Amino acid sequence: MSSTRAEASTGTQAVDRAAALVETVVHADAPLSFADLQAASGLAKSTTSRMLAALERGGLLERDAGGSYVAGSLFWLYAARHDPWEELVRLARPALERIGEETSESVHLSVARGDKVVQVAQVDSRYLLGTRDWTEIDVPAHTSALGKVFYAWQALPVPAGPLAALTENTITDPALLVRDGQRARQRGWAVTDGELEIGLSGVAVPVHGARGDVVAALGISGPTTRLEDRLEELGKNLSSHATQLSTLLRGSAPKEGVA
Amino acid sequence: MSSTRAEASTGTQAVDRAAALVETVVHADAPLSFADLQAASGLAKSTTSRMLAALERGGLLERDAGGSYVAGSLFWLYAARHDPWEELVRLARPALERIGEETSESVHLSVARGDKVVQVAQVDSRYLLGTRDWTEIDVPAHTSALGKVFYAWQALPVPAGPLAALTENTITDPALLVRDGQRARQRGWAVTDGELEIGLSGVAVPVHGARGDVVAALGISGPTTRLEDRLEELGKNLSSHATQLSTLLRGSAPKEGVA
DNA sequence: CCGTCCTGTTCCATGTTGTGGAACGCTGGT
DNA sequence: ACCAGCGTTCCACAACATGGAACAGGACGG
Repeated sequence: MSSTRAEASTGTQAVDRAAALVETVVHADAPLSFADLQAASGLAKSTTSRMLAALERGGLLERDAGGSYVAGSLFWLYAARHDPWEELVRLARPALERIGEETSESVHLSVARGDKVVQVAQVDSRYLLGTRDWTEIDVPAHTSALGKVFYAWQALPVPAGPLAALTENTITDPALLVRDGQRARQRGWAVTDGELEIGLSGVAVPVHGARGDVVAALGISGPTTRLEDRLEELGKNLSSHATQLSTLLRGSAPKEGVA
Repeated sequence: MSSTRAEASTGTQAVDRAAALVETVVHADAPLSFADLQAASGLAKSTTSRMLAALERGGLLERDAGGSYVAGSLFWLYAARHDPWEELVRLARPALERIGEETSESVHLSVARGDKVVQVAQVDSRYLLGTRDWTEIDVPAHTSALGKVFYAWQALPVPAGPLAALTENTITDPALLVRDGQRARQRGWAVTDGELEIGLSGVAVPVHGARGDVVAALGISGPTTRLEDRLEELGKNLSSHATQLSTLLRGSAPKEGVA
């Protein structure tokens, strides 16, 4: 009856249903009541009850103080052992590569760590002349499009004092940086033009996490001569990929496995 | 046959077995082959195969390039959404509170983040005179017992250049810091005495993660006058709690739920 | 204070669904 | 080409999960 996914193979509905329950709980990162889960699964109360009990026993689910279900100890054990960016990168990698193919330029993924901006993944340009790998290299946030994203979307506070000038184009006045951020938000993407290195341009957009907060920035960089006339195209391209990534972070569950 | 846990209730063996498979995979954070899992579970090949397929479908498991099983998308989704320290703190909180009750002093939990040491949780002293909340406050690592733990157990490299002197007691020579660390390792705990602030002492021990690496430091701080004669007692107390915490991190799976 | 409603758990007969042995593909080794 | 793992699919059997109904706790509300 009902509908669910109709994916079932044979001889596995118990496990399939159980997995669906766990998936429901993990997706909704808020605690879910028994009733919620019962409704969401469409199973009989008795079945739901037995399954939840089994899942709890197995450490996949857990009950909070109010008796609602949340992800169990296996999940936090996993989380405690693994770097969260590792997961982000994993989720994002395919997107980065597609963008790389579409634009032929270097693609970057950055996160805010404390009050700094750190690159966590990069796909290299196809051109000989391109941005080199700067994963884990410290670049002042106000000089790269990636960094500006965090300022523009207020994931990082704009520094108070005057900022270091790396080139004649670098924005050193915090007030101007704020204005720059406002424009970026309106446009949907942040840009940089020779503010880090003369001749180096970049475009970047925010990646929103499950709760709408900015968790990362996705960007492209390359020689100004190749980018300056394509900023809009690139920005839109990045935006669409970022949206998909956000959806992934929100929902996960790759529709199809590998080929 | 076999043995497993004999925990089963009724009408849930499929889910129980499936959960056991997931648990096995998550605990061994290395990829496990089909054969490993089949052996570990003691199930028939066919059953194992069907279950693994179902779990994979449900996003609880996933196959790496070599076809071995690793934790699935639900796990990394969870990890990507949750701060790993959140989990660490969650696991550690009860221990911190117990130590606080036993010693009446301020208790701290720190982790190494990049090359810095950050406090992630604290329980306040019961005395009026005590260490105030320094969660997220930057304290030079070489001046606190917490920080010294990371140097001593080589979770962080000892800086090369001379170190900032905050008081007349501060160790500024890296070589001396290394020697200090060696003593700490032999003893089992690191101490600081007026090296951060005159009159402020601290004791701290490492918390080992699943693979034996130092993931955090657990420490006590307070006025030297109250601590100096109890260093050994405090160090031993901390050690025993840290060991328990390590076990938690290694195994997880709280034997009993709540009361 | 007792009834009522809503929670979730336990019981039980039913037959659907999971089970494991064996047969079957696949891949890689020699 | 043949053989030796390795994993999936097939199949008849019955064990196990299933869901309706009865049951046990609370939480309200009159």
